[in-house]
Amino acid sequence: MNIQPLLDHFSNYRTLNEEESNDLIKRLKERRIKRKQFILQEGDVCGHYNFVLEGCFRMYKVDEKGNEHNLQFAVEGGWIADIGSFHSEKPTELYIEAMEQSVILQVTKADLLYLYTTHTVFDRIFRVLVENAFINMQKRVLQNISATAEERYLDFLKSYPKLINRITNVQIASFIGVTPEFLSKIRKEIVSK
Amino acid sequence: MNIQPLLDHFSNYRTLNEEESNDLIKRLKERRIKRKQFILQEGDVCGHYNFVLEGCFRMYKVDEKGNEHNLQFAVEGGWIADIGSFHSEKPTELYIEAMEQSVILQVTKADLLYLYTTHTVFDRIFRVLVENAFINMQKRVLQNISATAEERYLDFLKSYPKLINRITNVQIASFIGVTPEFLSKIRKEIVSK
DNA sequence: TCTGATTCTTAACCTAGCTTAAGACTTTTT
DNA sequence: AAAAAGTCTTAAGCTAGGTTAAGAATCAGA
Repeated sequence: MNIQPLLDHFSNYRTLNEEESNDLIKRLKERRIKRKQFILQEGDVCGHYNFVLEGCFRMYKVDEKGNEHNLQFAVEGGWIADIGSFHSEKPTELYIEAMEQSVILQVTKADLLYLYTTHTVFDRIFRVLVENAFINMQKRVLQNISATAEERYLDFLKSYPKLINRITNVQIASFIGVTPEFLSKIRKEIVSK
Repeated sequence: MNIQPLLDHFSNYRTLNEEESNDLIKRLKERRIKRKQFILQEGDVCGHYNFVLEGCFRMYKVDEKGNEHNLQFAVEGGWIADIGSFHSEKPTELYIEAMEQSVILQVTKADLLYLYTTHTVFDRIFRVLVENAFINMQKRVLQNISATAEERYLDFLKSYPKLINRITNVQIASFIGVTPEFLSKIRKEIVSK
């Protein structure tokens, strides 16, 4: 099991001592996920935090009309989970789907709570991780209520440069909240400027 | 200084022992804020987390056209701050304004970091607080990209029943991302149903 | 208690972004 | 290697929501 990327990721916040990292390793499970496979589907309770070692995921909602709305992407070094469902243990409305052949490290709620309680360093690390996720989400809300679709698209290109060659425009459109047809129009206008 | 509401608030997550709460109290500052007074303005670095003892605040952005966009409200028992600016120490784009005569407890970044480091219980409490804030913000993003203005308005009424008689429709419109004129139209349609 | 400011509503007109449809192209699956 | 599925684009017509303006009602401050 390749845990080094996760230790490196944590070391951005706090370096783990041997006991902490051994205890962490014991509670992680590596899983290989095929393209188009789901690690969470509507109605499930989200049972794991997932750390991406390889590959690419999206988390989305399907509305009553059957339209998909992308909430989050995750690639190598990122986390993905429905934190709401994970903590409330209520069924999720969301899907998490692998967009590429992927490898993840999973930790269950019981194990995560054990880690929080046993080693306070994990409270610290996850406090900071969630703070950063919150700051991003807040910025996105602000943008959704104040910026045009073109501005949202340009900001997406700037914010996620590594994703652009890895996902389709359909996925980007769904993330910024427009139809693929309208995104196509936006892209045409940008080029002609 | 009336610190009891804050201790009660924390006790939802973890009860503080005497040393922890004494150390906390020493680092809090009570402030009285007049209606229409700002505790944060564009260009400032957000230097405090603010806990509301009495009154009501809104945090908003002003766009290039001069339109205001409400990101968050806070009443008794709630927190308000630009967490992004607070942590990065970069100038904020946001304003935090008292909508009523208010009383808050403030903690500076240096004091909060001291508390995190000295008493790990604060890492725990704020991890959970920020998790909950993140879950709300994520729900709001989802709604912005998938729901109509009417759905957003009805959800606002359901989610913030205590705010409705305390703030104007102008403020609600700005929060859900529509003009006051259009909100007025929505309200008319709802009544006629 | 008065006055100016803000709120709420209505209405006419405007526009950003959606819908439907269709064709060319690329990618995936078999 | 062929078939099927998905992607990207264009275009015509439509609709949710914005803009401007104006009047009545309410509220806040002096």
